[in-house]
Amino acid sequence: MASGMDERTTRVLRHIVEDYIATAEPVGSRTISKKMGQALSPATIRNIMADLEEAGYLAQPHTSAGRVPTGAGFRYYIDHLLSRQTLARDEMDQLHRAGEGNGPADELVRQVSRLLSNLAHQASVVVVSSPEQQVLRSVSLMRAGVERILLVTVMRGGWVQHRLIEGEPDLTGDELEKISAYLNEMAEGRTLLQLRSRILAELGKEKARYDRVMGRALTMGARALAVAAPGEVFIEGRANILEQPEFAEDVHRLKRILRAFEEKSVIFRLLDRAMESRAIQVSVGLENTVEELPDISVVASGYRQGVSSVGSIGLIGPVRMDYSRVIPLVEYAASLLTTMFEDR
Amino acid sequence: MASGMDERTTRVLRHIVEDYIATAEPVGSRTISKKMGQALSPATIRNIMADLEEAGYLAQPHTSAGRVPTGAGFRYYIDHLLSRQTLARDEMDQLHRAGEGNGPADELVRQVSRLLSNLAHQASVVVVSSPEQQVLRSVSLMRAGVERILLVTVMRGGWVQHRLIEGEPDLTGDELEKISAYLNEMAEGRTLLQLRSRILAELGKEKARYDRVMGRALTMGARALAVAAPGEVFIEGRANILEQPEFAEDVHRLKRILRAFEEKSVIFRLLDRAMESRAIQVSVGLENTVEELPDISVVASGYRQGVSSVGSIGLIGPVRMDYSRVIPLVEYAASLLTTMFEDR
DNA sequence: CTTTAGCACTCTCCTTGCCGGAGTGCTAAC
DNA sequence: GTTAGCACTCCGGCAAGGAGAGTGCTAAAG
Repeated sequence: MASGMDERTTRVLRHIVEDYIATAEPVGSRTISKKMGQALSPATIRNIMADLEEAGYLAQPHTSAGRVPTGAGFRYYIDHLLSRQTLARDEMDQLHRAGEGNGPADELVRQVSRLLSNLAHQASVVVVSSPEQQVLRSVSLMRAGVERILLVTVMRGGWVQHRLIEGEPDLTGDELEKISAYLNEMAEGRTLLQLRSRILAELGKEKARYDRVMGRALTMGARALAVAAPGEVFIEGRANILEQPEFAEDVHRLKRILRAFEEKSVIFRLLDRAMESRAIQVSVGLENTVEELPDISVVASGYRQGVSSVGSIGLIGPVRMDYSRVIPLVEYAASLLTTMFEDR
Repeated sequence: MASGMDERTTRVLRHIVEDYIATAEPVGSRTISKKMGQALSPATIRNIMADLEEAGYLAQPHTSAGRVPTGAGFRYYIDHLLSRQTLARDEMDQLHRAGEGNGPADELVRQVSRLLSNLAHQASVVVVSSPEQQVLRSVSLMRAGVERILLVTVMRGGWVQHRLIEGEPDLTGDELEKISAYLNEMAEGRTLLQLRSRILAELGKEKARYDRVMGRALTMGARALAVAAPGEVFIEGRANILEQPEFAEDVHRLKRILRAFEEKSVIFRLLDRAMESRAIQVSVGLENTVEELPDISVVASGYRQGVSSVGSIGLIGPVRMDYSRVIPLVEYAASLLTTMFEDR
């Protein structure tokens, strides 16, 4: 299908998509003819447009309106016609500054996300996957209430997480410290998953039954790690989506998307494809598998901690997005997050 | 001024406010006459309405439209005419269940806030004030990277907080544990503020200079606590504000409020009055001091941990809010948070 | 002196009809 | 294959008109 189009046809498609991205209005043959230096007359363009419509790349809102790219049209544009803009020095600097400050990891990630959102005029989303696969740096048990113990885990990369262990009989401060130290020793350099299976293995051994401290450490560790912690989602720049006329004018769409933003699981489903893959992912309109949001576009890229991918960052907006600008932005932000977590 | 109105006049005002709350439309004399069982004719009502307008409680969008309550009208209604609805058993139960589950404090608070938002059809906000005044339960130092130490503090009430200490020369695991234990001992039962001054006092003493572990503990503690941590803000149910026609129809207002939601400091200013006071606070329209949001209403109440107030929970929405329902809801949610933090 | 019926008036909102503009598809000529 | 010309379609804006809701005022009734 892609090969069925000659260069002239794709050039027309490209101009239509780009004009539509810029104006959000259906684009007519006259406009395109002018844009191409009047090498072709409007009438010719119309013929080409009719072909493109037949091929499914364009649609007409109604007779005698201009053409609008379909999902397939955008897809083709993204895959074959897109020429990326290079980021402005200034934008790169801004992103850097946002990510290189001091502060806890989540705060920095939020700042990067927020800036990305403002630069792109879209809502920005960061997903931090469940850290089961990540390598631990240290763990600590802390008293957090009557019969409540808090297990704090710090990952390589600086991510911090809590798990509450409830209904745990009281321990003296000394005991708790010993248990904590013991667990910490066991944890360092392992992933959460490895730690869990290590604990379960140890629990089976004879010794655990006789050494009280060790026994307690193991059972508490096992309890805390029994259920995988869910990942986290940060959404920044919701207000920016109102910059896009397709949302500002349609309250229903707006409501749908704001509701979706309040459901972690929806956002997860939206971005998880990007997490696995190394390259940037663009899903246009119906391509994402989330039924609640049939008419939005997601541009996202995973970021890594060492070799394992630990999350993804992306933009959510209307299908009509300035991909040539937005794709480099997201890529840069993702690589920034990767480096941020590298040297921690 | 308030005393300048007889009972009949206030009854009319009350009906107008309530009808307007219900319908979001200007209300006419005929409607009110019917509502009052036709004891008074529309013409009489019109006279009363004219008086109320002169007194500043009502306004006309244009000649020959009905009347709309002004900010002052709402104020008077809230102060003198409001009859609270009692909460439905079911709603109370739902809130309880949201708050009584297991899980970390922030997660529970989020759930309560979210439910409150859905019940009230407004956006819900929880402010957790900077925990400087709160009593510590335990602290722990954890390795968080190269020359990075994380100070984790758990407050009575279950609130957890991190502070990153950067550029701290490496320590052995053993040293870190000792320092951590020492700080923990010093911290328990003190507020953050008290801990800080205690540390500073100790630092002055002779002994600190000779005991290496102790010295390190003190300097690290001092560094970590040098700057007060900012409070936190949780906003839930943004999508619910689209339920309100005043926002759904006016993109600019919507954008303003969504932008405000992204600025912690704005939300702080909006809710801090409620934090100090013990009773519920309602600020209508221009009464809040935040210039960015001149036409919204905030219904909020502080919640406490023991005797000290540690934050507030509230609703943000248009001035036209169903106060008789919303005020009891917020009060109940606030008292729920208070009890949630009590027995932790 | 308060209340009310009656009435003229005002303003909004909806419908209708009309026109101009933008854009198309088709046909015939280049 | 390309293009000029033309008839046609559809949208958007604007004006006119009428219905509806509501007011303020006046004068009569209680």
